[in-house]
Amino acid sequence: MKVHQLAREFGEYEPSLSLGCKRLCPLAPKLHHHQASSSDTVSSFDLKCFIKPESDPRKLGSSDQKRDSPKVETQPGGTRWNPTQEQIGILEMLYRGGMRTPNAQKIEQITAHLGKYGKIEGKNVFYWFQNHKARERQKLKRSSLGFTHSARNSAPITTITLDTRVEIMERSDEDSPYKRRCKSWSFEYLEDESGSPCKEEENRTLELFPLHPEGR
Amino acid sequence: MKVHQLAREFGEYEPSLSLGCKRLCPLAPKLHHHQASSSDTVSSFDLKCFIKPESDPRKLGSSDQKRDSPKVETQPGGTRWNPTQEQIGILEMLYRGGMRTPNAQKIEQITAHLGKYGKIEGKNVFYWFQNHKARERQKLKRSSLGFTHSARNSAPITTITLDTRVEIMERSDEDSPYKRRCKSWSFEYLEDESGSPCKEEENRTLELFPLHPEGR
DNA sequence: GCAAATTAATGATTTATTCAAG
DNA sequence: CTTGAATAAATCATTAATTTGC
Repeated sequence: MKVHQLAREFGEYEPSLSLGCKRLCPLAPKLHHHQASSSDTVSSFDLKCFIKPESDPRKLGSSDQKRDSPKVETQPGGTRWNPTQEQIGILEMLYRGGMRTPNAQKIEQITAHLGKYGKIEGKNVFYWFQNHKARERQKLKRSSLGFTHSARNSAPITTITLDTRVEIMERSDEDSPYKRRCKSWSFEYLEDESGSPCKEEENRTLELFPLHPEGR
Repeated sequence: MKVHQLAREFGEYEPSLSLGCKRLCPLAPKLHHHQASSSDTVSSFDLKCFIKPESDPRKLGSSDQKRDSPKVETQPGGTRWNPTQEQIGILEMLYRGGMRTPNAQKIEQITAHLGKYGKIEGKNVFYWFQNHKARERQKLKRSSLGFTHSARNSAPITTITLDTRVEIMERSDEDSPYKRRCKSWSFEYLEDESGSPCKEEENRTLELFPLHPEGR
């Protein structure tokens, strides 16, 4: 086992232990057709897709040797996304329309649309929903403190109808500290690294969000 | 603002889903390897890269046509990553070597290497570190309950020297409830949706991990 | 000896917190 | 102070172990 090599490639973290785990399963390496993938080159991407290390060129003289990367960078003038009114407006509409945790496809679409109004990336959309949801909840909670009684039973069920089709209840989300929602996501890794990536998807079966918090 | 159109395009949240949580009866046969390997390719990419909605190929009557695969398919099971001994071994080494939250570049590298020992994706590596770190901490905490006194001040600074080059302190991570570490991640959204997928990245300047938490 | 039933591990997501740019 | 970004804690949900009845 080329641990050294491995570690060396990873730069730091030089392990060298004998990874002597308890050899429980006599499993022979199941590498089927698998190892053939472009192992060395960083052609794979997954996880949070395109996550990329923060440059943060400022402080910290990075000991990394890859400093040369010219500019490209995240051209948005500054470092963080600065949403425009249109973008916020659309996002809020979507939120009020019931959207909470859009999946990659949706994020892509949204990003594409919002891109017309200003620079934006998928992560911004993702974070926006995350934060907006969390902060709406906070707000709700805070305001409920000075409102000790009911407001529970017949909480405000804001029914919004968009396009004569969508109806969502605003409440029931902020109420329960922990929402029980079925999982609706799952990552998918594009195995093919040659050329045909991003083919086509077939989403389906997501839930919008728990209509009945189910007690608790 | 064209909410309708927008919503329509996004396939908006129809109030129908509810597809109750999977975890129904314990009787559900385990038919492994259902692996929606068919066409679940994703087209979008960003955020959590390759996230894709769960298709839940299981039940749904016998409408499933993929049942034919008599065996193996994607060897390790089906839906979730099932690490091999080698993979775990290497990951543990890296962990013990001090790695905690590898950045995208590192994850890519690690994934590529571990891919030689079995199917694996970047997200698996990412999650592994997340979970491992969290659970090590848990363990630490639990064990410390029956160990009320010190063990704080001069906590065990396990210095590991690997390959005569790396020296890491095991502690300092489990100690502080919240570690203040520089951000090291950032999503990058692949705007291109036509063909050129995962082109190439230009990572740089990452930190491996906070040697000095910088006193918060 | 199996295979269903149960339990233990742990992979995968979601939610809560925290940090810091503007 | 607002809020984008990031991390950690809490949870959910599978998969493998292990147990149990035949």
